[in-house]
Amino acid sequence: MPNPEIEQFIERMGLAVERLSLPRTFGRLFGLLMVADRPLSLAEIADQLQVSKASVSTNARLCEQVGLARRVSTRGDRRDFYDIAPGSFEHMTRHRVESFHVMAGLAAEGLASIGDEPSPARARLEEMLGFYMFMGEEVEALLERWREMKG
Amino acid sequence: MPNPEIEQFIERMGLAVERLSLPRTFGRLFGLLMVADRPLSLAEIADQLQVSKASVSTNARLCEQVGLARRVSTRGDRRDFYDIAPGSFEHMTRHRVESFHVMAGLAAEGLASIGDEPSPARARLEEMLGFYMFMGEEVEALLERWREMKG
DNA sequence: AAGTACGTTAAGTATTGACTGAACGGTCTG
DNA sequence: CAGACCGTTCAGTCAATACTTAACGTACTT
Repeated sequence: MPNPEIEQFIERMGLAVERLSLPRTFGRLFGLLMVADRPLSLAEIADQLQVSKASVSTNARLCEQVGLARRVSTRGDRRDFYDIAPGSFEHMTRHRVESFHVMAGLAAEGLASIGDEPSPARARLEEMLGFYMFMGEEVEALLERWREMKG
Repeated sequence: MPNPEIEQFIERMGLAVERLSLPRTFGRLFGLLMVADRPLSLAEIADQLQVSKASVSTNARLCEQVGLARRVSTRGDRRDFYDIAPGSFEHMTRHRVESFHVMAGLAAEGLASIGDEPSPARARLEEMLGFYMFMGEEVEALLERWREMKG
């Protein structure tokens, strides 16, 4: 980690990811992998990020579970290496799109729980339902378009 | 708050909003206003949500600041009433789109901090930049389309 | 088989952050 | 002017959570 600018990039990534309700170290890990030119071992990551191996272990596994990082292994080496998974951004965004569906489901639930008569509440919930269904579908279409542009 | 289904709707809204790194009470407040057929006073909100007036005051003001709720006043009444602002969902989503710009800016920052030679890191950062620029523009276009559909 | 290297798990700690209770400032009423 | 009402602010409390240290399980090496 010689370059202080890169270090700052990693820190900013940590803060950005923290706003997604994820550990800051998780974001730093992701940032570090982003600017790495080769897969990094767990020990290397712990060293560069100045955190314990336990923390790296937890966050790296989480990172892998959500499809952002990949665990790669090398012949004749017991260590785990990690790098960025292809399409990690789409994956990250796809995950966020799910919240649109959650909101749409919530709106439907709300509609079911109030009376059938026209009311401000009903109108709002209907608009909410329509909006989140629209956004959910359209953003998924966007991701599809992006994938096609790349592939 | 007679209806337990509505109560559950409010709770779910609290949890959903909490994942956006916002106070749970903030989400409950928003949910309550969603199903209210008239503007609610600060005291009413505190009573229905079973939280202190101080908490409602803080969260309601925050809710107003980010454009989700509106403070409405009534002639001859000193109290503050709140209801849902028109276009609150668009506004909420627009705010989330800003994170795309943040990520795009971060990618640009990262590119500036690494060498100019082709490398895996550079390729990833370029893809990141392209992706978030694409998403930022297109999602904004989606919001525009929605607005036109409504207006 | 003992020793070593690696990753995971568990208990303990520290920090962050949201809520409560209480005090305050301001405005209207009697 | 005294008293009540309303909203805000501040200090203190409490809970959630992410990190560290330490112990463990496993597999490879000599």
